[in-house]
Amino acid sequence: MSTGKRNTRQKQAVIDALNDSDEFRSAQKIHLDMVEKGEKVGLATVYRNLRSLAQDGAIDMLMAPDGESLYRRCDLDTHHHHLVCRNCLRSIEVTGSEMEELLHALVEKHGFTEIEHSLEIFGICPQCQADLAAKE
Amino acid sequence: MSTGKRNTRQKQAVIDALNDSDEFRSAQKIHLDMVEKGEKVGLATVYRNLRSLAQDGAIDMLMAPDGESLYRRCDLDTHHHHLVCRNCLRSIEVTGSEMEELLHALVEKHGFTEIEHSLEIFGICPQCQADLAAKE
DNA sequence: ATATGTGCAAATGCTTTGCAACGCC
DNA sequence: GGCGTTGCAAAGCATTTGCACATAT
Repeated sequence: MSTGKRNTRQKQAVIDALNDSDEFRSAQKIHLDMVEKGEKVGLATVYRNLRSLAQDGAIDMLMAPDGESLYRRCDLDTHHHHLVCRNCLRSIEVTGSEMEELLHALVEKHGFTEIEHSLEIFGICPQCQADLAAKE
Repeated sequence: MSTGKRNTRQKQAVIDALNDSDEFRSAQKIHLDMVEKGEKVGLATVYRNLRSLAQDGAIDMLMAPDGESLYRRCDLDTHHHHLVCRNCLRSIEVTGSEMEELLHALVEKHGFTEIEHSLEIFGICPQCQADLAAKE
């Protein structure tokens, strides 16, 4: 009863896989994890289910800097910096520090709809800094 | 003297093309605009130059929801919502409203490096809402 | 029974790369 | 002249799609 109309083994397996981890993972990684867990699911099916789950807002999805889509269970809204029209790509600059509070008012003021905010910070965590340094 | 070591006609053409607009554009769109303007440049060259310019921080680059890279002249830093390691994809949640001011402190606290923040809001602008409605 | 979901493989679309030709410095 | 840069076409990747088959309800 989450996304599609029917409950299939594959769909449940995708949901289960999402519940197996708190981290953002790519569709490919999730599929790989499922296969390694013994699930028999097609990659396309994983893509299709993740897509519809994300569309339903049932799971979080964000875009990695390299353009890969990453998925994770749960959902929380956020914000961004540029106000960009998804259709024409024209953008309106958002100043900065007052953004959090003004986000809603701003969006309303500009009359944008179908807002999609996602604020992520990408960087290298301490653990990886060490790991990467060790490999040098 | 911006990115590479040599000043070529093509490299300058890409920079000029970027200065022709304030909007975020995909590499393909920028290349198309250049060709229509009469420039003779290969698509790969446009990709290569945009890439290195972005890497040098000479231009802004952001990822569209569909995974396309968008470029624009100038640069301004911003922020996000999830603190995600670019290497292992592990993430740390950022609460929300106090983010702006706490971003710097937070990043420092978690010891992340090579931070890349980009906060954009995607939606449909009023103009496009009208256009799209008219097409129905 | 029948519409929906799945699997596979082919197709897409953006981006990168190999390599020879080219042209700054 | 030498090395960075370009062009073109081929390769790469993540993701989507067409279509026949399987299956929830």
